[in-house]
Formats: sequence, C-alpha cells, structure tokens
Amino acid sequence: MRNRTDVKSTAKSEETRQKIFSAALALFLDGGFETTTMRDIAAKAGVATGAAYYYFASKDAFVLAFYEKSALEMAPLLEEALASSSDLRKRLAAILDVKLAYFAASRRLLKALAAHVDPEHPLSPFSEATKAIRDQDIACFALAVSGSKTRVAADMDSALPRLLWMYQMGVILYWIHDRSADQERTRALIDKSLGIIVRLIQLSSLPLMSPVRRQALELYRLVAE
Amino acid sequence: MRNRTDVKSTAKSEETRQKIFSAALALFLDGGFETTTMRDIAAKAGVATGAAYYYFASKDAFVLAFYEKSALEMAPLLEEALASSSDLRKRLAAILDVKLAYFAASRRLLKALAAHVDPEHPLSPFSEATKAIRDQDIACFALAVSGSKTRVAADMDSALPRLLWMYQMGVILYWIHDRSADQERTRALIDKSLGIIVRLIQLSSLPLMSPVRRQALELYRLVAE
DNA sequence: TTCTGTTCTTGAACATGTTCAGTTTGAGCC
DNA sequence: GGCTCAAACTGAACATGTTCAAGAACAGAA
Repeated sequence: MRNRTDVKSTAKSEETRQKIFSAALALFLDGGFETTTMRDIAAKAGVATGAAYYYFASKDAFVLAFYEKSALEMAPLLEEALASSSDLRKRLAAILDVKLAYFAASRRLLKALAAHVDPEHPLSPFSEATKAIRDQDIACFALAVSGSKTRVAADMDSALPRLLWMYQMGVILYWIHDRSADQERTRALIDKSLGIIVRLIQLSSLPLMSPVRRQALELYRLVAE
Repeated sequence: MRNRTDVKSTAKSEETRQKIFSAALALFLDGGFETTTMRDIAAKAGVATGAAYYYFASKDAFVLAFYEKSALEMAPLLEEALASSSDLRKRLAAILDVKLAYFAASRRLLKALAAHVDPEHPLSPFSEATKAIRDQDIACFALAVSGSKTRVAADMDSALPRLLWMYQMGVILYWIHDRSADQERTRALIDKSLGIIVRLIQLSSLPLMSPVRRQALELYRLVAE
C-alpha cells in the first residue's frame, strides 16, 4: 500500500505526482489504457519506472484517481444542473447531460473502468474502492428525486436513488460502446428510457400499486443485500 | 490464430490436446484462473510451455473451450428439462436448475467468463467469440416460451427470448458472487423473480397493454441494435 | 556545518502471458 | 531402408506489470 494520495506531501513531491498523473492521462487518452505502458508513463514524466509506483499503487490506480478527480470536479456542475427545474424528467436528464459532457473527452479511458462487473475488482463500479464515489453519486439521485415535484411512495425512498444510479450506469455503459455518429443512439436511448422510467415511478406510487411495489422492493432488497 | 480446435487431427494429437486441457481445468478449478500459470499448465500436462499455445491460442482460450464444452454437454440436459412441464414458470426454473447444477463445480472458473461486459473482449458473454453459444442459448429460451401454455403477444416473439437470456445472465452473475451458505440467496432470488417475470409476461400480452408494450419494444430494439 | 532519519528516486530483477526460430517426430513415398 | 515434408513440440527470448534493495536529496537537530 504505497499509494501516497493520502499523504500531506511537500510542494515538490506533489508536483512530481502531478507530472506523472498528467503523463498517464495524456497517454491513456491518446493510445488507450491497455496499450500504454508504465514505462511509457514514467518516460513521459521524466522519472524512473519505480517512481510511478511510489505515487500510484498500480496501473489501475491511475484510473481510480481519474475517477475520483472526475467525481470531485463534477460535484458543482451537478449541483448547478439540479437547480434548473423541478421536473423529475428534466432533473434526471440534466444529471446525465453533465456526466456525458464531462466524460466525452475520455470515453476510451472510461472503458477500463466499466469493463468489470466483479465487485472484487478495484476498478469495478461496484467495488469497495469506488464505494465513496458511488454513495455520493447515489445521494445525487436522491436529491434529484426529493427536489422534484413528483411524489414518491415512502417505502421507495431508500431504493429509488440506487435504482436510478444503476440505470445511469447502464446508460453510460451503452454510451461507452455506442459507435453511432456523435453517439446519437445513446441520446435516443436516454430520451425513450427517461420517459418510461418517470412514468413507472409515478405509476408505482399510486395506492393501487402498493402490493406490486412491495414485491418489487422485496426483490430489490434481496439483490441489494 | 493457431487454435487447433477446428483441425481434424490424429489420435495422438487429440490426446495431447486433451491432456493440456484437463491440466488447465484442474488447475483453474483448484487455484483459480488468475493464479494459474501457463507454465503450470504445461508442466502439469508434461509438455513445454509452447505446446499449450500450439493447441490454445491464449490463456483465455481455455475458458472459451470450457464454455463451449459446457454448452455442448448441457444441450441434452436442457432438452430433457423442457420436456417436464408446460408451465412457463416451471420451464424457466428448470433451465436455471440445469445451468446452476452443471456449473456448481466450476463457479470460480465462471468468474473469469462473467467478469467482462465489454463486447470487444473475447471472454465477454456478449462477444463475437461467444455468439454461437449465446444464440443457441437464446433459442433454448424461445423453446421454453413456445412450448408453454402461456400465450405471448406476437410482437414480443423476437424480443422475449433474448430478454429472458439476459435475465438468466443476471441470475448467474448474482450466483457467482453469492456468498450465502449453499447459495440460498440465489435460490430466493430465482423464486421471487420468476414469479414477477411470468406475471409481467402474462400482463404484457393483454390487449390493454399494447401501447405500453410498443414503447418497451422500441426501447429494446434500440438497445439490441 | 555536520549528523541523522525520512522522503524520494533509481534501475535492475522478477513473474507471467506470449512469440518464434528452430528441432523432433512420424506418415507417406521411392 | 532412406527421403521429404508437414505436424507437433521445444525452450529461449520478449514485453510489461510489479517489487525492491540501494542510493540521492533533503529537512531538521545539534
């Protein structure tokens, strides 16, 4: 565990770390994650191979650091996006807009993150390592719901944000592999799916639907542990 | 492309191939995919490292071969399972039973297969390399539906089998990572989810539901390409 | 300034997937 | 038997993620 992310380091040290991180990102974005070598990164940063490992525990750690930086930088943008409307559909669309716009330049790198489903793998969106970001992200969806004028049944409160987060993951996954020009298919997917989802949420909150809802929630709880 | 799977080879050659394949499987099942070395495999099979590559294009190819063998061996079991009842729920449960029973001994190895979502990765269940198996598997679900007494709307015919296949993939993924004793949670998941799914299928075929169905199908077609 | 301990940095070494130029084997033919 | 050629096999070499023992740089104490 030699990752120095947590260490209060000198300005000089921080500078070196940045130099290595930037070199890594530049190479990843240019040539992809797989084809970029740790030796390449070190060379581009002007340090020895070992130096990269002094600051980043592994090659994967670069992607994790990128993910963390992204979450940090997107937080204010998301807050802003949620200020625009109280319509649930628009609020959800705004979140997705921010994410896709932010990641537009780094779709290739994101592939390295979204390639794993195994919760044991650090780079999985379901892993322990990404839990903090995930929780923060889920909180954002909770805000999207609670700040909207759409009323949601009380028993859905805890489940809905996580379900929406999973929906978002699906959209992003689709987007990453979307080969259509300008990712217009993803745009269409969002358009269609958001309508269905918002309608479902509204329907599910009718008193009439209470037994159905309970069943669905039981299933959800089983899966969500 | 040196994989010899397709070559009509001599008995001696086939024997060597088997020896290597068995060694690989034994080591994978015993120590896991990641920790097993190509050198280990070759050593256990009593050949040089290069020989393994003469018969299998890569380490991943072993898993692919295992997957193919599984599909082949399960085909008659699945056919048998589908002969037992005309109740859709029971038919689907029977398919899942066969799969989980068959894979019970090799859950660890299956992880290597189910770890990837990237359709570009050969080991992904969505890849080109696994297309044949996938199609065969989807056909099995088509049979499960068509041979049941449950009537399905005509416009769902092409989509439903693939949707059920995806459902199955979800169940298997859950099962692989299920840490509960004897995987009883997966059992509960199947129990609950099958009920919901069959009900959904029945509901969706009511004439009343036709507009909802059309919407859902539009979304499906967009995603399924 | 000199000493001391910590932080940084280096580059060689290691493990492992993969490649490949070569050697051995064996079947078919004379 | 001796020859030929393709199939089967070998093991050294390579690329790359990672480790680590050793040294350099530096901050603070004396």
